[in-house]
Amino acid sequence: MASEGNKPPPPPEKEQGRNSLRHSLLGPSLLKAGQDKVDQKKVGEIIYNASKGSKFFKHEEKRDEQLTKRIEIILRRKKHLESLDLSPQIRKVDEEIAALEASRDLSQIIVHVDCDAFYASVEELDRPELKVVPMAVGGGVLTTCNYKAREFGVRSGMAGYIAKQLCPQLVFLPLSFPKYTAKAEEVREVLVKYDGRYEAASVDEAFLNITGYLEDHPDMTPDQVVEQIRREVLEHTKISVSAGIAPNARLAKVASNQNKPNGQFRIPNDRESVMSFTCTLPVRKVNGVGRVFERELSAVGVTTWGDVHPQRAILSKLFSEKAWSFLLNCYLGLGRTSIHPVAEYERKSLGTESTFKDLSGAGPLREKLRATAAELEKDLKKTGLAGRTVTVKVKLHTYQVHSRQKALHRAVFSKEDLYLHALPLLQELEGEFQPLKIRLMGLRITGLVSTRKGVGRIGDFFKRDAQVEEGEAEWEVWPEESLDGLLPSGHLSQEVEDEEQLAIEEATKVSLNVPGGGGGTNTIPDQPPPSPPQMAAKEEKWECPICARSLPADDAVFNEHVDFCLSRETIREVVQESAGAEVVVVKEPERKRKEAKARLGKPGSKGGGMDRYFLKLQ
DNA sequence: GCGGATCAC
DNA sequence: TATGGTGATCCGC
Repeated sequence: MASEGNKPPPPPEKEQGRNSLRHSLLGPSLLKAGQDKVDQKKVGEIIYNASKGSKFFKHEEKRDEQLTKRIEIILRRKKHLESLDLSPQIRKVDEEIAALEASRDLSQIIVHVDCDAFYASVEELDRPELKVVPMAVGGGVLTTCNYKAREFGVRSGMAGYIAKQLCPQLVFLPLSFPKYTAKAEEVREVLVKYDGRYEAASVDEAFLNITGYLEDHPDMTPDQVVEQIRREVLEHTKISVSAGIAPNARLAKVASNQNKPNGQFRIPNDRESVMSFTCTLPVRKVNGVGRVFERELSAVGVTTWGDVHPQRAILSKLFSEKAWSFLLNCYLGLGRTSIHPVAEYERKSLGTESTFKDLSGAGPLREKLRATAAELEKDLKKTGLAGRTVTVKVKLHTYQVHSRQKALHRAVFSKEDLYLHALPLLQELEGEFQPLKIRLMGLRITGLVSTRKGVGRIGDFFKRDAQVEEGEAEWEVWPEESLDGLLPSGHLSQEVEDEEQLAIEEATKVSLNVPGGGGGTNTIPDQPPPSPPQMAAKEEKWECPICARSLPADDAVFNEHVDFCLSRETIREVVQESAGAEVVVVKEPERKRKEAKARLGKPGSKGGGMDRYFLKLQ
């Protein structure tokens, strides 16, 4: 077993790279069911021809090239590792494997239930005539489609206009979420009878632990129980579901895809069955392996989980600790065996974003930011949450995505606060990408605290330090923070690295993001160290933070104008929101303004003036 | 803590 | 004419 690398080498990455973009354009659902009748070559041609030349396509090409480069680096590192004596590493890994084996739990029967083409199926219940025609739900990008549509090569995640080219008679339906959630509830009414602590993984998926149910019904096999669940769901809701039965959640999830649609598959609870299943299982079938990771693995010769073991020493050194641990767990067919209600998970962020026709110009961008802030406020109020970190996200017209975030001293939730704290971040982006022309804007808030007293673990946990005040007079801490937000915070300098040389030695460990992976530690928020006020603007003009008008760089004129704007808009809104609280606008002390001016001329963001005011709620 | 990336649904 | 929205995690600074 000590012989590594006896396998024939994988095809050169260049070969794989050539087809990878086309492969990725074909979408992630290629492996899924319903594709047997499709002439994939022809579909690929259509998609390729319909896509090429578009900005989206050009962006995909860029990303693809970038990945190809990254893979070359990985391969170089691999080559280097192959020249070393790895027998100590093999021993180390084998100990790791033994430890994992010792922890293997085959005592539970876990079921993953997955509704077939859920949204499309729900729509078909409303309009049965749609069953026999190709139909898709969603507009610009398809959310899902029925199996009839899949025969044409139409898939979820596909651009609507491309689907139309593949299948001109395709029927498009808009999304109706209330309908889907209502139907999902009906499905869950059945599931809860088999596991009172079932776990809703998404609107149309759930995990059950039926170990207890089986103990109560010793005459039934797991397969029989699941057949009964599926039958009952179908009778009760008219929705067909597929299911996987396995010793853990990871395998159950894979298994539910095996006999889709309207089928089930069991991986028995013994080690041999598990290992022989994973051995030939393509890596991509497992949750957590996406397009990128699949290509990286393929480049180093891993296409099925069985490929991990012969290369275990090299892989353990090639990948990050987390990624390697993931690989090993998948190879061994291990996964979580505890299933619990989703209510027991804590939300960590809340955000909103939207796509629109290309947008640019200070005024329109601010208008959009206001609207986005209002949208987020709505959701925050609904969930009774506020948060300490604000993130602004934009997608440029080129499809490049960028974000800027800022941790605040206290939690915020009102659209005014959101806007005021997000604006400097937007200004940063405006400075960096001139002129800022975007097709998407998003606002997200993290570091959540509950605004509802007495309920919710988050609120209880943070109560002492960070719970938002309710109706309590408080100085807004906006100005200092705004100043921080405006500056290109030190490490923005993009040093172009000589990747040729840094490549092999430096740890370019391959990364991994698996859902439900390691845990971040929650720390009680405290005051960040004070940072010196700065401004980043080199324009002769100053920009009004409220209406975005360009103003002469003159204190008196500028202040007067902003005063006017503030009294006109912000104050009115703040007053409305805080029900009678009086708002006083206070000029910032002269000293700070001088400090700020001293920093003028730094390249990057422009604008600024926002930071000259305190808002005080009384 | 920040920003970019990846992933799932 | 022209490719989504929400939330999470990981990595390397």
